[in-house]
Amino acid sequence: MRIASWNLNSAKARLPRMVDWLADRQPDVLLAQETKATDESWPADAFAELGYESAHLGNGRWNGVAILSRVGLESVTRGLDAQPLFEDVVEPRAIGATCGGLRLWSLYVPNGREVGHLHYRYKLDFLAAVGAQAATERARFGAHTGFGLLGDFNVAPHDDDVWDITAFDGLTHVSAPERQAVTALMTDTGDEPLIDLSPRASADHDDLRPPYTFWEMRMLGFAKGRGMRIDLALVNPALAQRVADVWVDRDARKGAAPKAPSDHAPLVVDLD
DNA sequence: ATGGCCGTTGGAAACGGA
Repeated sequence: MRIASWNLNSAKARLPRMVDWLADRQPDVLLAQETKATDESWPADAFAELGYESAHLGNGRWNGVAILSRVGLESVTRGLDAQPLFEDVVEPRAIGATCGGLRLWSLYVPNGREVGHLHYRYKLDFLAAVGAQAATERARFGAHTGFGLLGDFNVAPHDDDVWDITAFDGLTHVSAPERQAVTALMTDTGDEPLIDLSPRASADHDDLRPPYTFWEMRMLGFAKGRGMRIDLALVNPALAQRVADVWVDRDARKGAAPKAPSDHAPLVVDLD
């Protein structure tokens, strides 16, 4: 069984590449973020032709999350129980479902913009709400059910998860409160901590650090290797013990129009 | 050596992204 998480940076713009990618890589479940689609414009028919059911939560211009599955799509949950508002709106940043016996979430954690910004507070509150949801669901589904929080967390858990930690001094994504919020939702939501499935090194990745999942569009970030590991798969032991491989599909970050890449590459988790 | 982006809305230019 193959599960993947991919920040699409627009389902509409990415559709040609997505169709190719689904056919090539054959994931059983795809957790998608930043669809920038409405539920009406979400191209469910194109995915159905490829054998995928899908559930989408979005309202257009920004955000938007979805789950595609060809191993069942049940008990779809749209939004977190205690999701914080931003500017009086519950943004479409979280969708959960049960697929192939696994309880999975597709999450698009707020960016935070700047340390101390209102959006930064919102980011920390959102991560706390993810933790509350995880605690509830881990208790509900039990330790024997595979459980995973996947998506664009907009947090690099360790210094080695960014291309140069000195370039991030004082910036979001690496600050202690953000990292602590991620640690908390891993350790405080069940009897055993969730496990961060760090991807293995890949052949065309030129150092020993974990591969990145995001590279800036600006400044030729991908070509210069200026990336960050901010797309995460945090899973319970029941799911972790089934993991055969975890890798980043860097090929999906390459290329140009008319099948232009997202600024994120898919994080792929293969299970026995 | 330096600077170099993209998608969306709306129909120009501003915003968000990280």
